[in-house]
Amino acid sequence: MRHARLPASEEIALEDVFHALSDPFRLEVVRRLATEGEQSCQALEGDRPKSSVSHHFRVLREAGLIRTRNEGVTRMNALRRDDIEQRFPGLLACVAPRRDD
Amino acid sequence: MRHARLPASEEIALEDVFHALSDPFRLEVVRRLATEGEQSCQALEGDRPKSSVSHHFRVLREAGLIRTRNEGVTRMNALRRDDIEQRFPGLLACVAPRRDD
DNA sequence: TCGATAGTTCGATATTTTTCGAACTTTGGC
DNA sequence: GCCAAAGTTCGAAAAATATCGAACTATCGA
Repeated sequence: MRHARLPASEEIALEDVFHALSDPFRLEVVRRLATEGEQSCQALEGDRPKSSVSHHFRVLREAGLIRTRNEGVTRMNALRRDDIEQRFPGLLACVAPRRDD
Repeated sequence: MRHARLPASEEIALEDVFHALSDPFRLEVVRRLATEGEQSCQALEGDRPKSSVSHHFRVLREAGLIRTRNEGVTRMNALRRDDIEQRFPGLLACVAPRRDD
């Protein structure tokens, strides 16, 4: 499987982050990753077809907001909390509550 | 002149703010309003036609990011710094340097 | 090796945004 | 009242995004 482009922390662009978060579904995904931690795609799909869900996860990935790893047959998505915080301190706090962990 | 819709502080929606800031021209406008204070539209237009500039200012206004007042024949645009800070603390700090004033 | 599961990719269509000229509005000055 | 300056609005065309089915890929288990 070809791997999606994942920008390094210092390559994350504010415009891209804002664009990614301007969609209600994607904003909700980020919030849930923030509160609930790593999730599979289907755990967060809200009865959308998978191609649509996959598209939104890709936008989040390419903007630098999430990282995806394989775990068996599923793909687990995690918020790149530290990378985002380092690049744009305070941004995540505006968006998503801190996870209690 | 009919006045554009200006959301109250508590009506400002994060999605709208993110959408407004996802355009490079609008992000730059917000940064300049933040550093240089109130500006006319034409002071910030970068050789774009005025209808295009006007469109972008409208998006910023409707998202709740700026406020516009008449001053003679020009319209002065100001960042709604306090309203945004109250609604989404820390957001502006990610975007725009604080104005020294 | 054969299914089944979880996503991804492709392609086509629909929706949303952006762009820009032309006409219009408002205000100030002569 | 008339003109100029600064924006706004309208409408149409171009560009970017979103949506969704169908075909494809990768991994696990039997």
